Parts: sequence; C-alpha cells; structure tokens
Amino acid sequence: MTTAKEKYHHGDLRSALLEAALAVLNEIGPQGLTIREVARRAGVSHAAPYRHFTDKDELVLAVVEQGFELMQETMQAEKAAVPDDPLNQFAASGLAYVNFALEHPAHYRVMFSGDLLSSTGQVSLQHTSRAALQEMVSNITECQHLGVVREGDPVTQALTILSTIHGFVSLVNDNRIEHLIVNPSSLESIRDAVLTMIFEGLGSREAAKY
Amino acid sequence: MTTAKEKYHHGDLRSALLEAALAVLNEIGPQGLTIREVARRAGVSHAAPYRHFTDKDELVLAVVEQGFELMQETMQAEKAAVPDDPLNQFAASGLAYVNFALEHPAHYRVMFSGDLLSSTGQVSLQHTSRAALQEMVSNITECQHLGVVREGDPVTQALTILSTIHGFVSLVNDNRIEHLIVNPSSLESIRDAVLTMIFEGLGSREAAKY
DNA sequence: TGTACATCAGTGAACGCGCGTTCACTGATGTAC
DNA sequence: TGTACATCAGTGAACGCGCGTTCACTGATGTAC
Repeated sequence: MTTAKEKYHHGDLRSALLEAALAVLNEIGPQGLTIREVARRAGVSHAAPYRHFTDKDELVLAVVEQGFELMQETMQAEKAAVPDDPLNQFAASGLAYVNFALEHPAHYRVMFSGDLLSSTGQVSLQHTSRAALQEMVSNITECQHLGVVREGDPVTQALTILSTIHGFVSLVNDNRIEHLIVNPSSLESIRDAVLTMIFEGLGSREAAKY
Repeated sequence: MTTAKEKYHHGDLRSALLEAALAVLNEIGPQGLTIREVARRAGVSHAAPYRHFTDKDELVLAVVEQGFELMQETMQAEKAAVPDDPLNQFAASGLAYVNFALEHPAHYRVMFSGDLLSSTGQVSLQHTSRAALQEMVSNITECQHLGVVREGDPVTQALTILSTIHGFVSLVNDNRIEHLIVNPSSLESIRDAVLTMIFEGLGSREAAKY
C-alpha cells in the first residue's frame, strides 16, 4: 500500500510502526498497544522498534503527539471553514474536537487517560494541553468583548466546556451511554443537543441561540 | 485493626480482600489491582481469593459494586441534609458525586472506565447506571414543573450534567488540570465554579442563582 | 463433655502466557577510492 | 564504472518478570454421636 514500506529491506519503519500502533488502537484498544504487537503488525521482529524508539514510553508518546497534531489540524480546518463569527468558530472547533474523539476513541483515550504513559512521559505533554487551554481562553475572552458570551472568569468557563466535552466523549467511548438511550434519537443528535446546551449556557442573555 | 480479621485462621477473608483491593486502588491505582497483589495485602496466598471469587472479573465487579453503593449512600445523605428545595437537593447530590470521585479517584476510575472489567462484567453494571440516570431525569423533571429548571429534554440535560461532572473529575484525576491552574485558586474553588456554571446554565431564566 | 470424622478455607508449587528489554549476529546499504 | 569496506537497520534467541489459574495437599473448624 504505502510506497515507503517497500523501498528496501528497511523502509520508513518509524512511520510504519506509528501506523501499526494506530491500527492496534482502533482494533484492540489501549491495553493492546505493546511493542511486540506493533512490531508484529509492521511485519518486523519485536526488537526492531528499538532502533527507532528507546522505550515503550517513547513510542506511546509519539502516538500521543501524532494524535494531538491531527486533532489540532482538524479543529483549525473546521474553524477556518466558518465565516468569521467568533462564537460560531468556537463552536465549530468544539464540534471538531468531539468528532475527533468519537471517531478515534482509542487514540483519544491514550492521549488523555495517561494509562500507558509513565509519569515522565506525562510531563512532556503538559505544554500541549496548556497551549490548548490558552487558546480556548482567548477565544472566550474575544467572545466576551463582542458581548456574545456572558461575563465571568474565562478560565472557569473554558474548564467547564472542556469538562463537558471530555466527559461526554469519555462516557460514549466507554460505552456508558449507548444503553441509556431508548428513543430512536441517534448518538449524533444527543451529541448535538449536549453541544447546544453548552453553548446556550455559555451565551450571554441577549445572544441568539446558534 | 479490624476485629473480623483475627477471629480464626480464616476470618472474614472476602471482606478483607475487598478492603485490600481498595487500599491497592488508593496507593497504586487501577493497573495495580491484581489478584496476587490483593492477596499479598490481605496476608494470604495468591490462590486463597479463588475460594471467594471465581474470577478476577468477579473480584473487580465486587469492588465496583461496593463503590456504587458507597457513592449512592453519600449522595442520598447529602441530599437529605438539605431543606426540601428540589434544585438545591439536586445540586447537593451533584456535589456529593464530585467529592466522592475526587476523594476516591482510583475507585471511581474502576467504576467508570471499564479498563479492568471484561465485557460480560460490563453488562452487569448497566442496570446500575440506568437507575442513576433515571433518578437524575426525574429530579430534573420535578424541577422543571416547579419552574426552577429551564424547559427542554430532561434526558439531554441529565447527560450534559453527567458529562460535565464526569469530565471534570476525570480530568482532575488524570492530572490534566492541576498544572493548568496558575492563580492561587484551589481545586475546590474551581470545582465550585464549574458546578455553579452547570446549575446556572440549567436554571430557568427567572430562577435565582443558587 | 469427649471422640471420630467430614468439610472446606487456605497453601505452595507449578503451568503457560505475553510482556519489555538486551545482545551478539547478519546482511543490505551507501560511500571512499 | 567497479571494488572494498564501514555502517547500521533488522534478526532471533534469551533474560527475568508478574500475571491468572489449577491442583493436590493440609490442617483447623464444626458436627454427629
């Protein structure tokens, strides 16, 4: 399939390993993400990955970073596709966040649960999440200045939104919601309703519902 | 310490094992919850637990059920301690939920992440979570009738609240928040602010902030 | 109250498993001449 | 262009580890008489 793989005996193994890691996450889940399984999928011996990652930790970290990049990209893209109404842009990137998490549950989980990462590995992610929160805060502040988001500490507001979204996708991904839904409303309509509730709650009193 | 333990050679081992399991969760975390470690803590051989649990799954399930009972009790107690204002009672049980999760992070995690439970084990929990959601929904409906909660589908509202609370405690328990907080505001004040935002967002337009 | 016996909770050795990691190796690659 | 050689990506055997689970056992308990 991929051209890089067959270039020579050893092709672009690092990428192939990350690709295999993703497949493992999608098909087995986080607990299946082992050096040996990834090597198996990539068609190499289980010692081969150690040419590209000193550690299991380093492999997992690479997967996580790749996830954050991918998420960031799609959020930016969705945001850019919306006319320049800050609140709608903010909502669009929120929707993109949720969709990323729902479409890549295991990847998302590895990114946020820290199950597979040693504590030193965790530390190297702090910068990433701090940057993400910072952007949310500045989005909110902008919306407040425009009068479309209610007054209040933007950090708290950002944490509340983050909590809701993270909680929703965690519950869905851990199968804690599916069996609760009896009426024919699909998961997507629940997703939309929850997002609407967040942004309604966030909106200033006079702002129209989006 | 406990009296039951020293009654005879084999005392109330089942309880002792559950107690040990809790200690493991608090001190090591979910990934440390193994039959062998629990037996070690209880001071018995690692084959002994099989007299009381057919499976690791059954042990984990017992721990989870114990957790749900404990959480349920504290929520009921907090609710009962509040004068009969439905919205405040609802908020009180929400606060109790958050506190339980923050005080017993590993226990909470095992209850909700399903990491350690096989899929058959998961199924036996569905009844519990369905009942919990059902109660939330009826609380909300009651508040709507009293005019203190805004109109709308109560299931969606319940899921939104559940998502926010679950997301918040998950982020805190996975250490995804601590490093984000720079100002001297403690975790508790953030917790309160988030809870306030939920219930403000939930309140009807004319209802006073609680 | 005393004795014989059945029960069954807990023991410890053993099993097979998959894991992360190491290490001496080999053989294809790229490079210097 | 052709040859000799150094490099280094990938191999496969081996290590020690902790796990879940099984099994023949032992010895304290409760009970029948």
